[in-house]
Amino acid sequence: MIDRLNPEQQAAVTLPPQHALVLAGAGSGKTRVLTTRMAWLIQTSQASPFGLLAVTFTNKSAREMLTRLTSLLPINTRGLWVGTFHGLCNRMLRAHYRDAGLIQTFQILDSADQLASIKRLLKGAGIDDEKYPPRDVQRFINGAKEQGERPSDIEAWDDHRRRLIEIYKLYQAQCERDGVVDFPELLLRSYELLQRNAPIREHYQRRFRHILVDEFQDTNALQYRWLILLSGGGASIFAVGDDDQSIYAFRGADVGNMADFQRDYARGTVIRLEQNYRSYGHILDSANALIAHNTSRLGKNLWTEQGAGEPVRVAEQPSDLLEARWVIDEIKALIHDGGLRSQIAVLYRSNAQSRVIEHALFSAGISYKVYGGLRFFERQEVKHALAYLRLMDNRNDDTSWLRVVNFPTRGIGARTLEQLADLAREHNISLCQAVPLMSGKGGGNLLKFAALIESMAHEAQVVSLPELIEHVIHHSGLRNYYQNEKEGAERLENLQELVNAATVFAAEENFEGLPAGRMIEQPVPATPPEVLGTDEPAELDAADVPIRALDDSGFAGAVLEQTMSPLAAFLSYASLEAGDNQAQAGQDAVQLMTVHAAKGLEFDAVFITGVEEGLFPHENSLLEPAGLEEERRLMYVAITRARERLYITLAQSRMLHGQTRYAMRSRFLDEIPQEHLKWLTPKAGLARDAATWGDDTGSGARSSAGGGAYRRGDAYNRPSSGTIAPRAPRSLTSGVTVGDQHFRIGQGVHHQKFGDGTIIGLSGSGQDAQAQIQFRDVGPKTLALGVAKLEVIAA
DNA sequence: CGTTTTTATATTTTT
DNA sequence: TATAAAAACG
Repeated sequence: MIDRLNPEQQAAVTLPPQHALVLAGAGSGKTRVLTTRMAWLIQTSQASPFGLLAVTFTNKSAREMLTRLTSLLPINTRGLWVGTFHGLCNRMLRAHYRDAGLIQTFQILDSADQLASIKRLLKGAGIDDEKYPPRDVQRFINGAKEQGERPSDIEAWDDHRRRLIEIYKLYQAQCERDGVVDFPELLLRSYELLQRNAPIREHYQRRFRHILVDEFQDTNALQYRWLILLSGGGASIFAVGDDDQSIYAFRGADVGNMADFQRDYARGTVIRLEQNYRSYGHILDSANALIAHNTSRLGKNLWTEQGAGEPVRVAEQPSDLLEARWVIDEIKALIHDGGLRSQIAVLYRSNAQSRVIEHALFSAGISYKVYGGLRFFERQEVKHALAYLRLMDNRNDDTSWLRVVNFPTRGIGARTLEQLADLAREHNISLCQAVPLMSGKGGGNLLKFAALIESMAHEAQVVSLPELIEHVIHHSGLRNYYQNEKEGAERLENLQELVNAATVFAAEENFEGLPAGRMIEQPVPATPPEVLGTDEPAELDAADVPIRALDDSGFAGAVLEQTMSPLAAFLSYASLEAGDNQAQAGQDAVQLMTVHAAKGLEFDAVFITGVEEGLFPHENSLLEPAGLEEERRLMYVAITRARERLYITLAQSRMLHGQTRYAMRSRFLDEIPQEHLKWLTPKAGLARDAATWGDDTGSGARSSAGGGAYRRGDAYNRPSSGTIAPRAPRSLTSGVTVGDQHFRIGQGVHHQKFGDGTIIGLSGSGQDAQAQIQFRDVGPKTLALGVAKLEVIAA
């Protein structure tokens, strides 16, 4: 099992039981190490499968972990504590719902539901949503929860903040009354449960001897504390991560957790996995050189045994349109040379960039798949159906109730609902409970709706889950509604798909592979039979609690699947796993996605597009120094996705928000040593006069291309693919003239208030012209040249 | 109540 | 530009 690993990987896998930090570089086999360690711990009898807890961020990586684990050891993964932070916390809260102060049928609000809930709250409390935009309130609440903070923990420096805290309090009360829990609440509740309830805490602390964490650099403050608390009984934490790939600070991830963990827990036990099995030398060295510009790294340098490979190909085009066409021409050539479409990825910093590329691909008739966008359980028709289902279990879920009370329309209007909301607030009850108190004209329809829900709930008691969904879709009127809609066909299909999903789900849930407590299907060779997870695992030490005891220990429902109704389980599943992003047809399609979405993936050929100042790094990130470093890590992630061939492209002008913007090439390109780059177009700004096409590095010879899909011939030494315009547009080289002043990129300027700065971008023309200016003291600003009084100075 | 018009807003995103 | 949400209208 471990003999195919390199020495560092082996060392990590076979580490004695103690806290350890594994710094795993891109493509260094991190998932492999993680899963092999789990298998090794089990096989060498150091742990029972029940003694392991493995946590990830996405369902996808949790699934992959299980898949790989079962390929190493033939065990039944059912009941294993391997999953996402949210999934595991949900499991824990379901098992101990009473101790956690929740109702048994509590439901999960996704981000959209949460926002709706906040909007409703603000409206009801008469809070000005101009001054307290729902989105900001949501960010505030989730930010606080991710820091582990309740309203009473937050300092109120000013009135605005005091008010936010007040809203947080009200929101929490509303959730409580509705019987719902939002995403960060799952974690915080679970944390507080463990913290406050000693028997439960000690139980889990005894149970989990080994805690394994994937993508550790993405953990937030609360997740970190949850892990530390859970390990308090002497368990060891095996944390795998890469600080250079930390790209989620904007949603609360704190890379600092890695350094803290190293200092406070892992001490000397830090293992670096630096051998990269993915990319050729030029690609890897480019990434290394780039990321070296970041300060405060834990330090790491990737290397490879594969050859240097080909240099990174760089192309600068006059416009985003031509950039897209150029990329498509290269893709055509790659495909012509035998490349697989699905092994080609086009990456971009922001989603808005995809349309031009999509258009070009479409025109060229190349099949492609765009990642990101609406997922199955987020579609409105599916959410409608789910809302009805949620009401079966919990009539007080106002968010769900409001979503469907008048959908399809049944004559319940805004003013009726307002009256009802007033009543509900007055008595501090849910909307559903307020219905009987309503008198007047709207009341009749409300009663009919209430009766409909009751009759569905009755049905829920006697039929299977798929049958219930079928029933709900029919009797709610959803089916009829979409049948009469002209664009409703696809939505009907999705509703049918929901029934199918439930059928599959119910089948999987009901598959009782083996009796609880007996997890291993076949004996594993060379392992004593008694550790194979028989009813009372023999290897558990006296302090541990055999899994069997769980059921008798007073903790309700230790085995989730057996205590949750199929409906509740399905609803949890729908909330926690929003499903795949729509899978466009075409088995072999070019992959389009943001750099963020590409993390963890790899491709033979990668195009990084829009590598321009202001876009990548994004201008919004330049406000703070930490922002630039995160952008650089993002670029690092992008580069290290490529196995054999990497392209970096940029456009001098780009349509953005309806107007053309001009930009310089990204600083990141200048941070990569030129020896790794091969400019396929002239490098504007340097070689403007002596523009040389193609190889100014004179390096056809360096393209050793030691094997792979693009061996045959080298179509790329052709200087152009036909669409390259040799001159930059006038406005770029000549700049913009406003009044008697002339501005160009790179020009130094002085502003009375902001001080000295340099123009880093220009857009528009004449009196509408705007300039992005990087000021020395106050950072970047966008100024209207017709308005701002700027002095032109030497740069 | 459902439709049309206006207006705001535009990194990155999983759970 | 283009999209979604809010406001105004019939």
